[in-house]
Amino acid sequence: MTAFALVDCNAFYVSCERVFDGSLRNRPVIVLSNNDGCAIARSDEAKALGIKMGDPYFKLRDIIRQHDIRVLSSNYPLYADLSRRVVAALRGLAPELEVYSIDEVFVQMTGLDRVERIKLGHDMRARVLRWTGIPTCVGIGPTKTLAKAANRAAKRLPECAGVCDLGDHALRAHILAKTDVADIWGIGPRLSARLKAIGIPTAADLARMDPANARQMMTVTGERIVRELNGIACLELEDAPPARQATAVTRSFGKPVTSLADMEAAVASYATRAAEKLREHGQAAGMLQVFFHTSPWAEDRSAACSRSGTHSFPQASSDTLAIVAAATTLVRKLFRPGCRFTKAGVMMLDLQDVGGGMGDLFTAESTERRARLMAAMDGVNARLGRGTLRPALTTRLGRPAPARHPSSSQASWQQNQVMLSPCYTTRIEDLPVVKV
DNA sequence: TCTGGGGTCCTAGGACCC
DNA sequence: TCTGGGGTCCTAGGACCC
Repeated sequence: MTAFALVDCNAFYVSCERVFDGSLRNRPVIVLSNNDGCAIARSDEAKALGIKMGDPYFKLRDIIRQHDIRVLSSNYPLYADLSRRVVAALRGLAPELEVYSIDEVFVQMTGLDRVERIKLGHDMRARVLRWTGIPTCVGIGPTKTLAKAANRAAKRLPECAGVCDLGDHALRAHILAKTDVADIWGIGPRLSARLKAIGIPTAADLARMDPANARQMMTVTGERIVRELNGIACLELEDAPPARQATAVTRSFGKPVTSLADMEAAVASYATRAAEKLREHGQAAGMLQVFFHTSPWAEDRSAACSRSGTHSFPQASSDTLAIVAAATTLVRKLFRPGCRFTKAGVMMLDLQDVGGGMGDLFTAESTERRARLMAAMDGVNARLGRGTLRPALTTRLGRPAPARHPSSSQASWQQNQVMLSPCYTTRIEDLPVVKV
């Protein structure tokens, strides 16, 4: 019989901020998405006030003032660093694990009996809390889908003390009967609405669905969910994550972009970051896609504009200069004056591993020189901060473009991050100071 | 006025081939 | 008048995840 545990950090981003700022404890706190757009992490106190995942910030202004809610911009370098520390804390207790997301880890528990599983669950919670200050809950079940459901129960039921094991059939039936079908892993808003319409409102009802019907309605992924809810494992622990198939850098603008020059500058900066990400993963891209569009929320749909285009590289590339050149060429081709663009992105597709480095015979020398240039750029930027060295934009004549922004950090398209906390663990000047 | 970013998988349908 | 069948590849779109 298989068994999996899911260790999930409680309100992860809020918990990360609380580790370093004690004034955030025991009070409502929310963390906003990029561009300070909407709430993506809420403390228990904020959840109790009715703030939902994804609520737009501008609609929360009143409730924030009324209840003195603390609001923070998201600080990904901090969260990524604490996430690594959480995994390191778990690894000693549970060597077979899968890092599923920034705040979730699946752990292999096959072979342990119920008492051993629950003890390991409590040990993992205690160690992560002691080593990192991050509170977690542990859900355990014979399949990943049931471990997910168990985790949800562990978070909600005080009698679980943070650990819930759904190996027991009676307990499982009881919990699933009380679980909304929309709260099952893999059932989103669309599918849950359709399921409820045909008389399947709870997870227990979904578990009783005929797998063939589930497949017809929800493709093979739906059939898998039904089987997993019945304790038949269809998903394995993926301890070695497969190579990425695509990587993207996309951003909403701080203010709408209406000029070609601003769009070029924004897309060039995303392309620069995308190329860095490729090199970090030892990959090169065969194709690049650039897109930008106006606000999907605007009332006047006649002003809507969405543009995208692709460029194929003759040889897969992770070269910043080549990628920025291709991206800005696409921008010039796709741009439409008169539109208020609110978001743009660069996607790297058709990715290939370049670890072995199979250079083509005739360009080997120049690609080798380019690779050394990229390595030097990455080294400087790692030491002195992202964006210290970046390509200058050129005009169509190939000359450097005149500087338009006195300081690039002032560009209007750049994102709002008004309430950013310090990078306590990843920037030397942001280290907390202890006074004794 | 103001609504994130970065991924995955699955399927249908069209283009193309022999 | 009557005009096949089966395979692959690619893309777009839809759904989901955190």
